[in-house]
Amino acid sequence: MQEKKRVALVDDHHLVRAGLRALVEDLAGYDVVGEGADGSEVLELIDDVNPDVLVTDIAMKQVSGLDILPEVKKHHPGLPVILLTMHNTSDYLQTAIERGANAYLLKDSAEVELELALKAVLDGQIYISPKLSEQLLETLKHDDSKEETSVSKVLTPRQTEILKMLAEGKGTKEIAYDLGLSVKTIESHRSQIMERLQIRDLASLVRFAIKNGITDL
Amino acid sequence: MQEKKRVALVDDHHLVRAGLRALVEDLAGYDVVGEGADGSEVLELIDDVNPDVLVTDIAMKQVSGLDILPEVKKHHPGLPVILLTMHNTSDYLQTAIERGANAYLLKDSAEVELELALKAVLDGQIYISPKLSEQLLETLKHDDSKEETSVSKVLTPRQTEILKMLAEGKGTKEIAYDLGLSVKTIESHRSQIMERLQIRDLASLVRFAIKNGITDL
DNA sequence: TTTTTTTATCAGGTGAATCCTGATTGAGCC
DNA sequence: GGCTCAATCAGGATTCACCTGATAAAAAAA
Repeated sequence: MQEKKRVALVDDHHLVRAGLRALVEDLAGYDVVGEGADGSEVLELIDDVNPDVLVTDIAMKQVSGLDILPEVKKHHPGLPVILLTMHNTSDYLQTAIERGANAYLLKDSAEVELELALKAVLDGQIYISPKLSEQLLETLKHDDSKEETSVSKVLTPRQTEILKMLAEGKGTKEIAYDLGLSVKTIESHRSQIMERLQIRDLASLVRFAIKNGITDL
Repeated sequence: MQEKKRVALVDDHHLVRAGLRALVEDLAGYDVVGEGADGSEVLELIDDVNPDVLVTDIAMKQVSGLDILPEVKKHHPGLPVILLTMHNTSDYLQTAIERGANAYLLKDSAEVELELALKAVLDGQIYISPKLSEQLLETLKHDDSKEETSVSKVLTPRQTEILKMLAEGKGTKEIAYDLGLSVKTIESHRSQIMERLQIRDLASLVRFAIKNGITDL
């Protein structure tokens, strides 16, 4: 008989976690070898139990599943990660995929979906809840058109770069130093940016940058 | 052998429900005889499967567990109801008890708590998560109403007011005029604000204000 | 009640940032 | 070859932010 696959579970609700554990262990070919209650314990957990796949909730009180995803992938690039989400939105789906998630499941998916997801990621594939993949396509469409219009169409690459730095709190002097340019050049760009965006104050500039995903909150 | 107790489960997240089912069926003496995805199906479900105990989530999209509780109790006064909640607050606890709930569990309770709760309610007792009962007492003790955590604790009302204006893009001069104060006063407040928040640049100040709901995006 | 701390107000001076008005270079386009 | 635009920079005027104070009133502590 084939060796059972080792599954690690992370969810901050103990009861939910125990439920998932019972569920997984009822499947043929899987063993739950470790559990965690928070994103902060995940790396340790992985080192401890050496799982074949990690199943983690996204919304957790301390450190979310999304937050630790890059860390996990950094230390264990080959370890498949299945993300679970409460919400029926693809808000974090794109981020999740970018960060290397191998599956993205709704918590109200059918059990069979969990099994499919496990199978898929262990085969090196990516599994996404059908309900969500539809939404993802919509989002991508939307985003494309949005990106074209709001930022890239209006600002040059250099300006976008400098806007980002400004919104991150850097001063013209610091930016000049970072880019190896004159302060005057940065001031010029800054003025150009504000002119084009019809913005007169830094605060609005910061808000613009956040809204348009140039920097995050 | 004693007859197994019949359990009905209601939770709108299929995977969670399936997990709970697996969990309950791993316990000795219990069978899950029915499941529902929403509060609106509960009465029908009870009539169909005639359970000995009902386990239901509180937060559900359509009809919450709290909402159907009175209906259930009206038609089946003797049927014990165990409520599950995501949140670690006793917000609805009082309401739940008033409406006749027999147990109130956190979803991150230990498995053993579920078993204890099942046993308790079938014995005609009431079970409440220890974590919650503590909180309930606390809440009743000093009902200091609101959370004065993030902003109000750190900044004075005046400072908060000025922070808001700064984050909205107003300059010190404009704020001074609006408030009928000296520019120097505003500058002083501004410095104080930054000192207290350990922030050195306007951009971070704007982000702080947005994060803390002082101004919006 | 008296003392201390906090809040709210303001000033002067210095240095830094911003604004305005320019200029130059190179790339791409008709 | 002109034309536009992106990217780079300067000088000078102005404004702004920051530092070091100060004072009075309110609130909290003693």
